[in-house]
Amino acid sequence: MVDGCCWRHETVPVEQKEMTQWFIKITAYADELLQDIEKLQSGWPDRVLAMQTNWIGRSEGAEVDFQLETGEKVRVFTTRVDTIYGATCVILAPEHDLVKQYVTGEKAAEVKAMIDKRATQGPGDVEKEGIFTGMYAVNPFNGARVPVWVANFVLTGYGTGAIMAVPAHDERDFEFCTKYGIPIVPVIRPVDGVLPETVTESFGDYGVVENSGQWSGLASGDARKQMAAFAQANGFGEAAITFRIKDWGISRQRYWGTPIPMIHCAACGVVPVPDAQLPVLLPSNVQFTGTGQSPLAASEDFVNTTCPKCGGAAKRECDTMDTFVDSSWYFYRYCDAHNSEAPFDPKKIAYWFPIDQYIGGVEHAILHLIYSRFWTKMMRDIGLISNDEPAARLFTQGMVIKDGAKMSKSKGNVVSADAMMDEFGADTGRLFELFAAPPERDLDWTTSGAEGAYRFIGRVFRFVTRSIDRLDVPGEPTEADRKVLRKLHQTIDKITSDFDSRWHFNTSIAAFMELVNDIYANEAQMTGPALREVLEKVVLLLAPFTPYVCEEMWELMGRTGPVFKQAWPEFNAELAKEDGAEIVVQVNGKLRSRMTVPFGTSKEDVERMALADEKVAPFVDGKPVVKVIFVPDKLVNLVVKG
RNA sequence: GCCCGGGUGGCGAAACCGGCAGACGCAACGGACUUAAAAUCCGUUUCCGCGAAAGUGGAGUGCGGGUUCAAGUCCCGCCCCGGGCACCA
Repeated sequence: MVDGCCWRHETVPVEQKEMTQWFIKITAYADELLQDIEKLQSGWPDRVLAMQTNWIGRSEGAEVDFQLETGEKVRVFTTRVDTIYGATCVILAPEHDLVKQYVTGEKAAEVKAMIDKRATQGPGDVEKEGIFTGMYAVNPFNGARVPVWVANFVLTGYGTGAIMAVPAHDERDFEFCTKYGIPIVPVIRPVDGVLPETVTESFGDYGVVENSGQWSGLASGDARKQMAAFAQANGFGEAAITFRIKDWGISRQRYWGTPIPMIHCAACGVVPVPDAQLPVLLPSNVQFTGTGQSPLAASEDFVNTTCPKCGGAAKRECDTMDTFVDSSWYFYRYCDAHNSEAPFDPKKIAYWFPIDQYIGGVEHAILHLIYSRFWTKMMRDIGLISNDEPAARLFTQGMVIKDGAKMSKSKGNVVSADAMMDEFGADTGRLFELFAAPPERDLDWTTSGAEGAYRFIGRVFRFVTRSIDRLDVPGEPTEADRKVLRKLHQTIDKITSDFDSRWHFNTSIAAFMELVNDIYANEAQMTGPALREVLEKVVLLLAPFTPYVCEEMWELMGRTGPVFKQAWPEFNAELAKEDGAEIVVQVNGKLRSRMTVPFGTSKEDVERMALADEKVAPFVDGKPVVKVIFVPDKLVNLVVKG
């Protein structure tokens, strides 16, 4: 919605209509969805779990009944029942049943206007507005008679759709009551403060309860528990938990979607389509009218059917399902895609699930990834599967950004894959995207960066092609051979561990570039056998990033493909080992020198060598060494006084 | 407002467990090759001093404090940017 209008049709205003729709009761799983977030802690990104926690939005509080003069009760939900002696009015959501029942005439029109207005307003820019219903309600704790209002900021879908307003201790209630001249009564004082004479702003923190009968003097937290228990004991309320997550409305007035398999019979009511008649298929003879009804409604053959219960004339449900329904379990079907008897064979699911590694954009953090978690639990409860969660690990990749914004057609900052391939080839695109940033982060697309990747591929290719003739020339190993082989094995180790753990391919590629730079520097002194060994491994290491050119190089070197079926290069720790350990010498934590020593050199020896170092001496300069920090094969820090 | 990320050279970034800040690349500049240009190869490039140079001293990871022999990394308090939710009682 944009400015109260459809985001795709900017002159078509959005209307609020009441419709009968199908819902899936995801709220029944709210607690488990929240609890099991703990099981995902090690494998899912924190931010996704944080978003889901917020989305589910569990609030602990109490429900309390206020007595109306009409005889009905208004049930309110509050997280702060300890403030109830400060409640100065009751506020109903405009859609509340009691409003429909008791607010009539001109005021009913005002309420209707309020509902319509809010439907067209975006979040955040709603001015608080209220209408006094003329009714009064009695606070069951202190017997106070307070006015009943309707206000636009009270939501029908949350809690009980009605609140008690405590302006002294809630910012929103304060704003509302100040605007309409409703009294403000403070009942909570700060732990180290007093109740204010006049309230100039709400105090929303926990504190000590005052002017609240038998609960006066209690801490807020204790009062909450005791007062909820008291309400329950006296039959006018109870402790209650409310969730922000709502039931999942799945009805869509669209043709494209899975038909909702229900039949409406005048005699029997709503009757599910029997299993034997599933699946219900979409008709092919439909007209798209744009009238707001499902196109299926106009398809007589589809709509008219017989009731499975009584056999009388009946009509099919014409709404189709939200596509999120299908995406909630498509990955289960992957395990048994040709099964025509059932969604899948549970034995196959038991073998494959849960998914070891799921990958997707962070934009799915809430909807798809909550729905699919819910769907898994639901299928488990009806005995189809036995896993509690769909995916053990989740990886959320970043977006490609260009000129400071997500690539999109409307912004005109799209780099088409075709144009990129024509200019540089697919290998370049892959290499650049992997090199520009770690994959979980957004990456900036720059032409010069892509050119750099292209140049680098050329650099490798040129070296391989011009070396072909030397590969099978025998020779005695040289120092250059040894140095490059060492770098090769260090690189194998680095890239292998990036694949195994963090997927930070940008650092893999950087390490690979260092290796190539070393190969260039040592080219003339290298012998045939070492060149063959190194270049074959180079091609295998690069193949996951730039498969096409690597296939080409692999065959140019006289090997048979495909390159991606070759074994990954083996790491040899012995070959990778440096000749000696480079020790960093610090004086008072500042770098002063470096020395290369044999591995495992003792603290005493290193200390002696450090003190003898000509670059270190001036900074020690006869001052007493009070402490020596030694990290074997790595660092020595001389702490001197003065 | 609440909840997550993030802030490091001219730019993208690296530094994974507290131990050499700036790997690798881009851009820029210089050199080689060339009749010339492109391409390629080699080199320089955080800032401020001193030095003809090789060097060498200091400062430096958003800001202010703290812990530590040692802080981009840990702790406390701020600022800014991005994302999510948003009158959720």
